[in-house]
Formats: sequence, structure tokens, C-alpha cells
Amino acid sequence: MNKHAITESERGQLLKTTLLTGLQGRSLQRLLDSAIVEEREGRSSVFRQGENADAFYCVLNGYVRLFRLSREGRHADVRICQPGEVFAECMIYGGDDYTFNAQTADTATLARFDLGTVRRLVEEDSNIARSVMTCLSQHLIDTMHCVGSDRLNTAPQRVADYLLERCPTDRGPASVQLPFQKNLLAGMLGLAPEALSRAFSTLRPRGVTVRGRMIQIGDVQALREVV
Amino acid sequence: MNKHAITESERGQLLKTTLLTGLQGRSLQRLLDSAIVEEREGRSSVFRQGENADAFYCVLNGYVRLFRLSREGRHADVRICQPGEVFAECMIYGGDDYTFNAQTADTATLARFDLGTVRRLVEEDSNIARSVMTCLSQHLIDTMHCVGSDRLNTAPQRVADYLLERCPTDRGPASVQLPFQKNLLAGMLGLAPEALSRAFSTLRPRGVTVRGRMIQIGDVQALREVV
DNA sequence: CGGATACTTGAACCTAGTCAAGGGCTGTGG
DNA sequence: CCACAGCCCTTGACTAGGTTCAAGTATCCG
Repeated sequence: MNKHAITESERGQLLKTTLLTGLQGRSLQRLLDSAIVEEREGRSSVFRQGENADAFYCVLNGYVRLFRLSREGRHADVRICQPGEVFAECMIYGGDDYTFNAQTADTATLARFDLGTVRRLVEEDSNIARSVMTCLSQHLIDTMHCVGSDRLNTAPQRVADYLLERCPTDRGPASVQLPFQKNLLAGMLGLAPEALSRAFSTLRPRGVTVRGRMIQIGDVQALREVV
Repeated sequence: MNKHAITESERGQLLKTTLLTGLQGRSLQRLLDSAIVEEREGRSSVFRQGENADAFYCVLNGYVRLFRLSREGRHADVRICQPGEVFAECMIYGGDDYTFNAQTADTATLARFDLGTVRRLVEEDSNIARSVMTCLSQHLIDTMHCVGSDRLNTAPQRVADYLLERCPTDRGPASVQLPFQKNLLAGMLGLAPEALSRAFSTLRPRGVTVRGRMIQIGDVQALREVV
């Protein structure tokens, strides 16, 4: 792992993230100054469940899986973090130890924020506090949505949802380019890779064709009926 | 529904909640002053998904189901809120509309906090901001835990988890009194009521006996093996 | 071109949901 | 005090959806 201060281009990427996008001026500068950039290999552990929490992160490049392990060693993804997303910011005010594991999926670039430092900034600067609250709120809403979706929707419905959310158009044909391996998409939707494959097969009669990471949708309207 | 200002005994209950427990003095007083108490019938809707969000709540008495509906009308609980718990505080900084439904399970007493008022308090008072962040963080952690648990554990494992968390002892026999109907417990664990019944049956050979809301555990150690 | 990795497909199994019927508790009214 | 109605919970039978294991195919990368 390679650590360094923030470069100009990384600064640009950070500005687009949920955490920093509402900030300006001095607040922005203070938070940026507290970050360190880490280059990481694929499948490197960022932190483990039960470890003492000392930092949270923002993904600049690549993907990070947040997951839990059962005692028999089975593994379930809880969230897949994409570039621009923040994770483990719940540890700022959420207890001493990480409650899940984080691992890079591929080579990834992360901005690391020290928890102690950010706690101090949050106390002093209400703009930063607001950014953290916005971030937490959005994650909570998304995660509650995930619970509901897991409990209500079948695999093909979840896949259709995912495609429709990323669909540029409302009607007619469209295509969606997956930004990562199907493996990650499966984890994101709470499915085994095989189940994802089968879900795509189920959607084929509805006009969904898959070639590698490129998904063609015959008719967006028709796909909406599946959900 | 019956609305009124906070009585002395309700004030005492509120002080024990996640939101207020870290506050004192002026911060506490300001937040308390902004609340209104509502007495509600069983199965009364507190708010609906898609409605404009204008308040969040704290449960003083009774239980509240947070749930989502599928388009075919099926229903999935996302969280069951108990006395002392706050819900929908994610709407303070989380978007304009409620993203789920809230309904009382039985007659319930709720403290209602106006979102606009609390937003102002949060901006002005960093203690209140910290309380909100703590609350959001804990909910996010709990909800992520829920996703992981849904994806990793079977029904009997989830039931065993629930019992063990509420178990007064580490070893030997114990008993747990359910604070509500099994119906609610089923929703909390993401199960149909029938599945909860069957889960209890599965645990019977492991020394778990059920009579009404009273659950007897023969040996806590043995039950831990199930998980 | 070769090897590794990711993806797909098939088959057997298993968990949980659904529908339907029966048991048990509670509260009400005769 | 007993009978009955209503509700909640349990149980059974069936079904659908997903997991697991295993084998085969495609794809990527050296």
C-alpha cells in the first residue's frame, strides 16, 4: 500500500463526493487537509470487524466491499462502495470497533480520514457537521431501502430495479454498461453469482440481453412491468 | 389522535432515549420544548411513503412498524421501533419525502419533533448536532447489521440471536419475556409469522420452550451453538 | 497460445412463503 | 359459570425462489 498527500487531480475527485460536495472555503480546506490518500492492491483488507476503529474512508477509484462473515466462514456483502462514496463514517459517533469488514475489490484509491481529527472538526465547524449528517442520513435511507428490497423483491426484480435506476431513458430501447464485474453486482443485490446469472436469464424473454458488462434493454417500459 | 405538550412523566421517558440521553442544560431544554406528544390508536398511520416529510418521532410508549409496500401490495417490515427509540430522524438531512411507512402496532404515545425546528436547533447547537449524529450512526450500524443478518442467517439462527441478545445470563438456564406479540417479532426478524413459529419449533430440541410470550431457554451455551 | 479467472448452466437440496385448517387463549354475554 | 366469538398462533401441505456443488464455456491477460 502506497500513501501520499492529496494531489490536484485527487482533490478534484474528492470534491464530487457526498461528503465534500456541500462544503466550501475554510470548512472544505480543513477537511481536505486531514485526508491521506492510499493506493491499494486488489483484495486488500481495509479493516476488519472487531478492530478498533481509527479512520473512515472515501473511494476515489475502484470498488470496496463491505461485508460480514458468519461463524462458518460464509460471507455476505452488505454494501458495495463506488468511486465518490464514503464508508465507515458511522464510526465517527458509532462506537469503538468496526462492525463489518472492508476489502478492496480491485486496485483502489482511497482517501483516509482520521476519526479523531474529524471528530474535532465536526465539533468546531457546523458545516462539516451538516455534511456528515447528510452523508449518514443518505446511507441510512439507502440501507433501509436495501432491507425492504431484500425482503420484498425477487432476484429478477432487484436486477430490473438496478438496470432501471441506471437507465438513461424512460421508454424504448436502452443500454447499461456495468461498471464492475457481475460478481460485485451479485453481492450488491444480495445474491450468489449463480442467482444473478439466472435472474438475467429470466429477464431475457423481457428483452434484456447480456454480453459481458454490456446490458441491452429492448424496451424500458416493458422492463418496468417486471418490478 | 390526541395531542398535548409534554407532561412531567413523559419528560422523564424522553430523557432516557437515544436522542436526548447525551444532552443537558440549555440544549436539552430547547429540544424538549420543540416536541409535542401524540396519543395514537392501534394501527394508525404516522406517515406514508412518498408524503412530504415534516417531522420525526420518538416512541414513548407502544410500538411502531416501519415498513415498505411492494406494488402488488405485499408488505415488509424494515424496523420495529420500541419505547425509547427514535425514527425518521434521517429526514432531517435526508431528502424531502418519507421513503417508508410508519404505523403504530398498538396504542402508542409518540413525541413529535418538527423537522424545520430541529434543523435550526442543529445548526445553532453543536451538542444537539452530536446527538443527532450519534442517533443516525447507531441506526445505520443496526440497519447494516440487519442486512448482513438477513443474508447470512436462517430463521432459527436469527431467533436464537434475538434471544441471546436479551438473555440476562451467559450460561445455564434463562428465560426471556417478549415485550410484544410474536407478529411483531416476526416482522423484526424479516419472517412471516408462520416461519417464526417453525423457527421456535426447530429450537425446541435445543432446549427452547415457548409459552405465550414467555420463552424458556434450557442452556444458553447450547443455544449459542445454533448461531 | 495457454492458463487463470469469471461466468453460465444443470441438478439436487433446502429454506421460507403461501394457503388452508385446527388449537388455544381471552373477553363478552347469556 | 359456562358458551361462544374473535383473535393470535401453530401446524400441515405445497410451491417458489435461492443456495450449493459440479461441470462446462467464455473471457481476459500474460
